[in-house]
Amino acid sequence: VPVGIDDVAALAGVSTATVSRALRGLPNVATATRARVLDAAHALDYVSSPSASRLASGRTFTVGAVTPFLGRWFFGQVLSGVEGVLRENGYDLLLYALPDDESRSRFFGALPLRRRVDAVLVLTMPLSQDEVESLWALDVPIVFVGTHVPDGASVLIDDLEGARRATRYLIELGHRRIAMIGENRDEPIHFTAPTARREGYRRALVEAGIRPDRSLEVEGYFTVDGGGRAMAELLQLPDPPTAVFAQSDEMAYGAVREAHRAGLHVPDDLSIIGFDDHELASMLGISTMAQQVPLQGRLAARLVLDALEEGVMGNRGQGPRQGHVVPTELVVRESTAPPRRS
Amino acid sequence: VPVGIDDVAALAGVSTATVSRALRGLPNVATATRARVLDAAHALDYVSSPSASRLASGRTFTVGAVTPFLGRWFFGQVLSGVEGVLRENGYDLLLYALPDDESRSRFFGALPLRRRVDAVLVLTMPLSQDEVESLWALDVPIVFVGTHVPDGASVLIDDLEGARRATRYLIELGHRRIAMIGENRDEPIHFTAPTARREGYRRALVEAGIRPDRSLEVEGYFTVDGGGRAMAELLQLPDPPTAVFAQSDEMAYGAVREAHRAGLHVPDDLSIIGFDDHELASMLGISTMAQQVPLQGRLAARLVLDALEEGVMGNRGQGPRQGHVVPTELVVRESTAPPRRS
DNA sequence: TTGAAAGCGCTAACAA
DNA sequence: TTGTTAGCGCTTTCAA
Repeated sequence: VPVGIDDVAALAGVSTATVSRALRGLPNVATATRARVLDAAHALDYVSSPSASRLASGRTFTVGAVTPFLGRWFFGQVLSGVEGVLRENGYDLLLYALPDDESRSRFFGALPLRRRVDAVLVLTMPLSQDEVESLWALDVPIVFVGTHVPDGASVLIDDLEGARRATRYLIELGHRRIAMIGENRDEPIHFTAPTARREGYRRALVEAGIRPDRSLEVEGYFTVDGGGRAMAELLQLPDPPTAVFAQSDEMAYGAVREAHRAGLHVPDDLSIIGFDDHELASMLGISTMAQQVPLQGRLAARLVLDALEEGVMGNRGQGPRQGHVVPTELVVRESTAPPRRS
Repeated sequence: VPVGIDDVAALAGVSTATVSRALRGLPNVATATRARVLDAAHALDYVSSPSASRLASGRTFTVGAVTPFLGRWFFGQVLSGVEGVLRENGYDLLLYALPDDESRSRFFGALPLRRRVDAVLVLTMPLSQDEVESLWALDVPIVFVGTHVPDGASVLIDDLEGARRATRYLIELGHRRIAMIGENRDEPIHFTAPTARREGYRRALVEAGIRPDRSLEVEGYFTVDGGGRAMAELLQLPDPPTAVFAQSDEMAYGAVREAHRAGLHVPDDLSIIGFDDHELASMLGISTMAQQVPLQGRLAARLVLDALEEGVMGNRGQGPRQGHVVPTELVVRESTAPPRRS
């Protein structure tokens, strides 16, 4: 027999409404009354029915998180940050993974989030203008992580600056012929990281008086294997690079492996720097631009909670007014060194 | 203005009850009526309120997943399998991460899952008897992944057999002095993998007429660094091993790194085999016993759905009757070879 | 096959 | 500060 709010009221000798108020910590309850109610609730081991209070109040105390993947390092890290903060604050996390076009179009077509969540977190997803519009239409606060959306609040790193510093570090080591492995296809709208990182790379070169060479910018698909293929491509060049900036650590791993296969020694023959500080970067000795991923999740969750609790409505009338830019840090390990004297 | 079930009823010219029946696909609705209702719902872009239907029906169409970590490879992989199957079947996934003792004792103390989920999935968590009991008390189907619980349904791999085959493979290569890196402390109750893997390792040795040597069984804490420290310990031995079975790939990574540091060549001086087929094992060339992780998540989700939909109640009156044993597979890469002639 | 109506267990006016 | 009461938007008897 499940115990309901009325049972608690009866035991505490007060009305249902008072129990409701006392349990939710509303201010207008006498201290003694509140204590009695809490005791009664505890004695009966009472848990309120979320469905009932959601229906009555219209609030779900649930935040939806939309993510392209669940099984990849970055997303798991962000989500663990998100989950911790939400849970501490009494919110549930409702996950929507959209790994393929089908689940994605179903999601944006039906918007199953409607009526289920008080706010939405969008994790590093390239979104079309229509998709963004349909999210706005939910009319709840939205925070974007790793994606810049016009009029939207987001938690980001400074990709351009990070790439620029990574590249500048290679230049300072003495390299002049520096390649980049990244994402070079035409970018999906609002997916800014690869573009920004490429721009940072180019800018660092230009600032050092080096003319960017398009044949040194190759596609790595943000995977280990893609990074390997990209490296192979670079090694075919008549005048191959002495250093490589990879837009992600996983591409850097692939590049290192490919360099070894080709009989090159890293870093003596070839320097490679990555981006992210992926969990195995330290064990593989990969130099990288580190970003704090769980922190980004925590900040995003906080942003959403602030919007919810303070009633702060901003952009498009429905989000927090501003976001965060999380700093990155250069981590030097064993994959980078001055070029060999030639 | 949110559109409700009554709006749909009015437009379709039927009663609320009929709309409810039609939309949920109940059998006792005339085909023509159902079509009209669906059209009306579509025209109005109607979405039913989950809180309302949960309150009225008592079913939440939500499955709770309890996991020690969100940010680690294994759990992300399992969860992505779980999420996909649940989503396809109209269920929500509610996540509870319990990374530390505090969140854990809060969770088992208050059992926030009560009244919020129709079933529970427990991912590879060592549980005390009390904890298991409090889960049973929820009185919903429960499926355990990677953990064997008496009277509980679970999705598992055959850890003993996997470890035995991995070890036997090393023996077949000609090794006789084979170490194990794993978990050797007194085991938390119900956390069977490390114990089973150790048993498999020992059994393979005994079957080959090799007497297990306790000094060759060292603690690796299931982390990269722990694996490295364990390897260092093994290399101190007066008569160090020529091969190592690591209970996880991550420990194998650390072991390989440590071997390199010590100037040893893998596999010529030392063979190392891991367990899991972690995402980077192939890039690092680590031989391993592969397990299919997302599959385990999918199977567990199916088990839960079957219990829910067919009303199958089994163990302790509340779970699916049986589970699955997912096969493992030996994957040979470059970290294993016959021992050097000495 | 359909409709009328009584809840599901809370919250939030409003009144006291 | 507390109590009374009318919903919240569905589902589910029960009757037609």
